[in-house]
Formats: sequence, structure tokens, C-alpha cells
Amino acid sequence: MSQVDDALKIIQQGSEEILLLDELRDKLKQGKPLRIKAGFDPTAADLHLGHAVLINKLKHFQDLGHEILYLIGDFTAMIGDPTGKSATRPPLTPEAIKANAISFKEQVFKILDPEKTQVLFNSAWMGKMTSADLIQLAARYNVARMMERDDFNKRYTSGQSIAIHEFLYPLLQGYDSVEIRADVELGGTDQKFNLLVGRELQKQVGQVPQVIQTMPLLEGTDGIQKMSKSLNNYIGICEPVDEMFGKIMSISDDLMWRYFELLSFKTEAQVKALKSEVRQGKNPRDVKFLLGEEIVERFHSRSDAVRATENFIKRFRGGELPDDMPEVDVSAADGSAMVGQILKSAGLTKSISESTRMIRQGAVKIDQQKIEDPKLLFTVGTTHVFQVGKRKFARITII
RNA sequence: GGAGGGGUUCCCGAGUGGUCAAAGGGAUCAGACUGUAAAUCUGACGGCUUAGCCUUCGGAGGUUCAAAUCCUCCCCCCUCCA
Repeated sequence: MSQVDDALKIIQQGSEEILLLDELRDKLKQGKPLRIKAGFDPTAADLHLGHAVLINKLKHFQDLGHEILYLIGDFTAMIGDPTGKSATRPPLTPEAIKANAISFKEQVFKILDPEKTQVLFNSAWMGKMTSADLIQLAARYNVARMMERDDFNKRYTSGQSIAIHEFLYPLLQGYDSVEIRADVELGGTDQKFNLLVGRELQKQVGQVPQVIQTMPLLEGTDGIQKMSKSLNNYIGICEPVDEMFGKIMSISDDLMWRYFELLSFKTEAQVKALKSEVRQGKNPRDVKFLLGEEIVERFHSRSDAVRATENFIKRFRGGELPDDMPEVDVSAADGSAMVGQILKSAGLTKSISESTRMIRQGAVKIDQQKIEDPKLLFTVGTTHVFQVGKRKFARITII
């Protein structure tokens, strides 16, 4: 009895909503390992900290002895993007999906125990579905129910288009639950509707409906919108050490607490203690160091975390150049090359025009010296450290 | 099938023949200030061999000295009617 309550406590930690809690309690009481489902669409190659929130929760379940069903929506991804607001994305090739799926798998095992995790691909059963099957599935739900979904509703009332296949998405996702007989499905709060469809479909075929658990959405580095690759406000879990640490350091102080809450394995009491230290005058930056170190350690290593902190302090407090910067060769056609071209070729700027702009704005340094002349020439055989803004560096040799 | 509205630079959105590389806002980037934080202020924000030139306003043609703006056809989206 108390064992169940203890488990529930861990499960509820940081979670937004569990429907229905009583059902979950009943399932736990049976003492069998539960089948915990979480799905991910391999539309991008990398997982980020937003995914990590969910995966951390899976980890909790795993540690409690439950069975993790890590579902990769390779079939769904093949159809294309259902959330139609952004321009139609070129449909992913099966090869790209496969590659993404593989890297997902590797990345998720930075948190989960590979021995105890089942990785499933929904193409395994979706691929076999006939059009007749699909129609039958579609017949099990109706438009009015679909329109209850907030984003559909908003789009409809504001006169934006909704493609028919977008209605299919919740159904397919729900059907996954039927197929794998999920006891619990985890998702972000924005997934609530889809998760509920799963319950509905399971009931219709006589399964005990899954409990659904939603996790809060992690805000991206901008502090406002949810972390996502397309908004370019994400911190990837496979990013290089310094990059990852730097991005964490650049989030606002307010957001830092949110990250502690959703990403850190520190206890509530520990976080509370940190908060009160800050209130008493401790520099929030130093607390952010702890956050950065914890996260870098989780996805890289302890020594990387320490090194990242040291680098950071050296570079930004001491104004030193970073230890490891890209070494780039830029070829000059006729014995010498102009700065603008060099910066572009080295990838520090997107175009020569941008180089020129950056120079005019005083953002370009060569060997730590600010330059002002966009026409500065560099001859073949010379090597200098080029810097654009605060973050972009390269040691460039003209060849 | 019919009627009407609409597609503008990353996003939203102004612009109805020249003064438009296109107002304004957002995002982004840079500079100042800092703790490479946030907030704030300033600036930039298509490309280039940069006092100039070239390519952009759903697509293809056309009218004109001159088109994002006018005409024709096509594609796509929305609303109402059937």
C-alpha cells in the first residue's frame, strides 16, 4: 500500500496532469510492471532538453520497474507535418527518417537504460494497414469531437486551413496505444487531446484504457515559446560541451528556475535552498553554473562539465579566446582575400554583405583587435583568429 | 458548380503605376550597459566588384518610358451559397 503511494509520489513529481489518478493507483496496485508509452516523431535528427523532460519521467517509471515502450513514429513522420502553420516541409525520405530514428535511439539511452527499454516503430503495424482499415479507424471518431481540439478549433474559427490528414493524426497516435496495449501514455500538455483519443479507441476494442500523464512544456532559450527546433530556441542533448553550457548560461534568471524544476534531478528542498541564497544576494549566475554543470554532466561527463565552467569563466570573465576553436582554411584566388569573403567562407557570416555590416557595427575582431575596414586584405600563408560578435570564432589560414 | 475575399521580404502585416529593397510590429543579429542573463537604449536586417549595380512582392505571359501595384491565363488558401 505505502509502496504504491511512494511510487505515485515519484510519478507525480513535476507532472502537469494525470487522468485518471485513481485508475493509475489501481494499475499500480496490481503489482505488475506497467507498459509505459511515449511517442516521438523522428522529424529532426536530435533530441533536445524539451524531450528530456519527458524522458526523465520515463526514467522514473523505469526505475520503479515498469516497462518502457519508446515509440518512434516513423510512419507518422513519413506522411509529413500535420501542424500546418509553418510552410509545408519537404516530406522526409524513408532514409532520413531511419537515420533520425537511429540517432534518437542513441540519444535517448543517455537517460534510459537500454536493457530495460523497448524501442518500437509504428511503421511495423501502420505500414500494414489497408485503406479499408484506415476508413474503419476514421469511422470511430467524429468531426465534432475533433473540433474540440484547441488548435483545430482556433484555426477553424480564424479561417486557417486544416488538411484532412491532420484529423488522422490523433487517430493514428491513439491506435498505437491499442496496438501496443499501453497502460500509461506520457506526453507534453499539448498532447492531451491525442492522448485522450488513445483512451477512447482502447475502450472501443475492450482494452482497459490507458492512463494519460502530461508533462509541462519546457520553454526554449527565449523563455516564452516551447522549446523546438523550428523556433531555434533549443538546446540539443548532443550539442558540444561549450555550446550546451553557453546556451544554458544565456537563459534568463527566471527561466533558470523553470529548468531546475523540469530538468534537474535536485530535490525540491535543494532548489528552494538555492533560491533563498539568491534572495540573500548570491549572484544568480553562480547558481546557473550549477544548472549548467548538472546538465552537461548528464549528457557528457563530469570532467566535461568542470572544463566547460572553467572555459566559460576564462573566456567571458577573463576575455580570453576559447581553447578549442574551429581551424579553417580559406583559399584565395589571386594571392590575397578580403575580410568579408574570408568570414563568409569560414561560415562566420552568411554573406559578404553581412560581413560588411558586422564590420561597420564594430563586431569583427582579428587577433582580438577590432577592425573597421571591410576591404582589409589578407595574403596567402597568414593565419589569424577571426571573431564575429561574442560567440563566433575561427582560426583561419589563407591558402 | 456559383458569388466574394485573399496569397508581399524569416513571421504578422501596410502598400493600388514612379519618391519601393518595399511602412509598422515580432523574431534575429550586432553595439552599449551587465553576470556573454533579463530588461533597456542604439543600429542592422536580399545580394554584390556598395556614392553604384543586380535579383525579389504565389507562377507564367502582357500593357507601359516605368508594375508589388493595370490586363490575361494558371496554381494555392479562406468565406458564403448549391
